[in-house]
Amino acid sequence: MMKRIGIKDVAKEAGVSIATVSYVINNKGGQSLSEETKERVWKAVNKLNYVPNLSARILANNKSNLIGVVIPQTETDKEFMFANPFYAEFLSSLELTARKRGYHVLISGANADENYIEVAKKRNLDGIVILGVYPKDTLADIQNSGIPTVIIDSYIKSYHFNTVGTDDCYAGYTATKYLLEKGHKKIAIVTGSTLEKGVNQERVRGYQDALSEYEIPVEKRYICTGTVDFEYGEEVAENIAKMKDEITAVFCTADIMALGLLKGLTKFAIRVPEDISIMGFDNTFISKISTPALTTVNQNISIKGERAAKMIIGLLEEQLKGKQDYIVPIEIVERESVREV
Amino acid sequence: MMKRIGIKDVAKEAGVSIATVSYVINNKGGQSLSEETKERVWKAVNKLNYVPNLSARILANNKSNLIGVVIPQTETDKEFMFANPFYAEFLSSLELTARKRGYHVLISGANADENYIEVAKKRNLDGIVILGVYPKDTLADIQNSGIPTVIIDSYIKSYHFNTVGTDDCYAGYTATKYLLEKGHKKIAIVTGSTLEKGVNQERVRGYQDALSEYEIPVEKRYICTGTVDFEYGEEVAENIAKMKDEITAVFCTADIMALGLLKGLTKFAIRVPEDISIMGFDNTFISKISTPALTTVNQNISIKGERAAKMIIGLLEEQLKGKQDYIVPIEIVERESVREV
DNA sequence: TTGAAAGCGCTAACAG
DNA sequence: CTGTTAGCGCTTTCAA
Repeated sequence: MMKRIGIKDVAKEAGVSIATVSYVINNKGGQSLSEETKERVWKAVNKLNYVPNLSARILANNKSNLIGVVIPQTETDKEFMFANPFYAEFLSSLELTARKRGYHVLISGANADENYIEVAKKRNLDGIVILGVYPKDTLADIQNSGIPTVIIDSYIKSYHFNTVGTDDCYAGYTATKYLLEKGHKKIAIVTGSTLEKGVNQERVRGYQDALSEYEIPVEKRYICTGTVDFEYGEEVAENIAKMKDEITAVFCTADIMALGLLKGLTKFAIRVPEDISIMGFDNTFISKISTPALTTVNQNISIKGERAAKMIIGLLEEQLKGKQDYIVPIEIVERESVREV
Repeated sequence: MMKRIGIKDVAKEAGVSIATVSYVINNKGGQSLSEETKERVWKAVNKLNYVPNLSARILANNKSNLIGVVIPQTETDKEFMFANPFYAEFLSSLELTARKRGYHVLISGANADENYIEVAKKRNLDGIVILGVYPKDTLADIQNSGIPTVIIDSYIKSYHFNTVGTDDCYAGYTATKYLLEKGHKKIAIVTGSTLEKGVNQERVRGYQDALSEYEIPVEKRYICTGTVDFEYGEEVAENIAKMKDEITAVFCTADIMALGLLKGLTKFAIRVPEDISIMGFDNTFISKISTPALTTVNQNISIKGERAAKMIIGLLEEQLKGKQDYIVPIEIVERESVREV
């Protein structure tokens, strides 16, 4: 392992000053260099296999080309919720977009007790992308840090944060309407906590809107609320089973719950979609691999990741002023879990 | 957004020199400080809300506390294979372990055409964790860089790389033996390419070993080889269906293929496990959420991530010499897809 | 068109 | 026990 070679070595090799090397490497508009010098420098760079040391660069420029992504943890000191395919897909797409534009991605689970701003400052993060919901003051801290931030899928009211998200109310409406159009009249909904303003609440609103549009009364007992996970879906099957003679379809506001329900229903010998139709939400890959495959609403997670990256980079490079928001379009993807009645 | 405060400000506030501030902050063994000074400095740190600038620290120390994780991409310029739950789970666990020890994690898809070493040098990565298989010279480059590296689940022969992995041969043996003990005699195997030395080849070897132990001849046509994905599992169902009167079980060397098979078999009205038993491999969360839930071999991905982090950090902090290898234990997890015959 | 030199914020000899 | 100071590798102003 030889000594790390630096700009100085390149300068020596090329017979120019280090300043000159820096100029040609960065090729800033302002500088004029002779073709000959440029060539000599590049030759030296390649010969020596020079790679700039970003830490030094960051120090001098106060620009890190690093984007931090904050991913929620279920509990302090637990692994973050990467297992959730949503995050994986989102991150994957974000990273690719960022890398193509010359940025790297620093991931971090968000320990409730550790404030992320510290990480952000330490690492000179240029921008931050935030997934999940956090206490108000955490967000206030982030806002105060002055680091450009985009938050994903959040309904917090703020004039300062840029956002990318889904119109969940519309999505819920669309999903429900789809079922309605397939001839379903009695439709249950299985969802997560709707206490706080958030995606679940919005999706339920959309569900209600669609029903109203069809002049179907919203039955309270058709609304099942629990935690957004497989287990709850499995558990709620019992309720659904009890109502199996009235309802013909259920809209789950997350694919993972839909899969749980699918499994739970087998215990009651209820077939999907023959006896009951199930509609999911997310279109993560698990909806493809289930049997029957899930008809679901595609929230275009990849696009979300891409837009998040582009938005943050736009914020950084184009000095865009003013709040930006982007709503990713949704669409129904038809597979096998819904039938026409 | 006020001016970023630095060590100098803290020094002024505390009425000491910047060196002193550095000493108390880093609290190195060698330095002796008076209690009073320490306290004054900390007070100033808190008052000013000082956060050290790691870029400067890295520059001075040549130590970044950053671990790079290289994740394979399916194709150049495509998103990396994060969608694969294996990576998500692994990374999640690695990140948590690293963070607890004061390291951050930089993820990067590995663009075949971009050499990762450049990223590693640029960012002064302290260590590298590599997932997936890469061309020999990529690995040679990494080795030459002198950066401590651990590679995951690789059977490349090298006296230089540290590894964490699974004893896939033993795992394949164990899985097959489990089926044998359940009374299955004719067992097919569905696996990925076994051309190169790799996990699939090893798992198949284990399968053969188990069969031999039971003095059951290995039937060539029971070995189905394809790509490790859902689609292949679905596709291979046709072959399996043809053999449905001879075989009673099939061992899939990845859960995702098992799920594909599960789905494919429904077309032929073959029930699992009533007609055919299916055994998976991986125990990623998808094996839990399928219907029927998959009996599979748990390769303890979380532990793998944790060990990878610990190994790399050990390498960094304890100057451990010599190659290290760690084999993560495996175990069968019994669920619903295998029945006794 | 190029180069000298002053930082960027921090660490670690070395001196006191 | 504490402070002075010389770097770490790079950028950029200013001068030549």
